[in-house]
Amino acid sequence: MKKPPCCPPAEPTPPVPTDEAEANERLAQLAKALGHPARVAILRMLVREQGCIVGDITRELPFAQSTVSQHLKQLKDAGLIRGDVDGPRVCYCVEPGVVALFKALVGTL
Amino acid sequence: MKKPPCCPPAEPTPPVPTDEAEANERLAQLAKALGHPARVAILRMLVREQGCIVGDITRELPFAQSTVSQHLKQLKDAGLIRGDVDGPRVCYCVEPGVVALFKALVGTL
DNA sequence: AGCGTTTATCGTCGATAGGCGATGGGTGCG
DNA sequence: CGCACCCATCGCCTATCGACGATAAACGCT
Repeated sequence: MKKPPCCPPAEPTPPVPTDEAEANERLAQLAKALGHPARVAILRMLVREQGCIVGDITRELPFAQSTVSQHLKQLKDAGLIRGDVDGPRVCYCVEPGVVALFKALVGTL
Repeated sequence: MKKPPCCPPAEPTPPVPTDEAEANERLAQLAKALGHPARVAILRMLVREQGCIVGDITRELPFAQSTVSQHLKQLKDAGLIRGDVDGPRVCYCVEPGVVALFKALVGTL
């Protein structure tokens, strides 16, 4: 049985910045991270299943492994996902709080 | 009194695409358009006031007029805003339906 | 120790983004 | 008609993106 010990400790939702310029900055950063169809697809996949091995994601997408890895890096840099090492593999999963923050920021438009 | 005849004929909200790949594509396109703080600021400004002259926007932002014009073009290409000519000026305003579509798409994450 | 598997990183390449100043086309006014 | 104003576009430059193959690092297993 290969249940990766990945997602459990969910972080709390970060607060929406009070300063408008700061909010714009954060919103732009998150929006940019989702500014590519492959990254949207990856995020959706991580939400649907919870926690995915890179290999599984690569098999779902029409891109090379290295390309997928770079998209994952961008999502991780934006804080939208997290990657936990599970032996030789890495289990990626959504950071629900940050997704919620994104939705909240979009809601302020 | 300088009331530009800009925003009145609001377009209806486009439907959320049923095909997931198509939805991802559209969401990525809209997210990319908002993937820069200046563009977020512009959109917010157009929502706050309704309808803005390019000159006013340029005065608000720390960028050259040509740079602002390019950001406006990207927002327009994504469908988020519209630009109506008002004599020598151009009045930009929000396309509320598309903003609503964006919110709806983000809501599906 | 060595091997296969898995993933991240590197190097490269063309394309795109993002900034600016300068130019040019409309428009209204004198 | 000419002038001033407003804006879009062009050309240029640098930096980043997006894709790939190749390589390297970490791990489990035998």
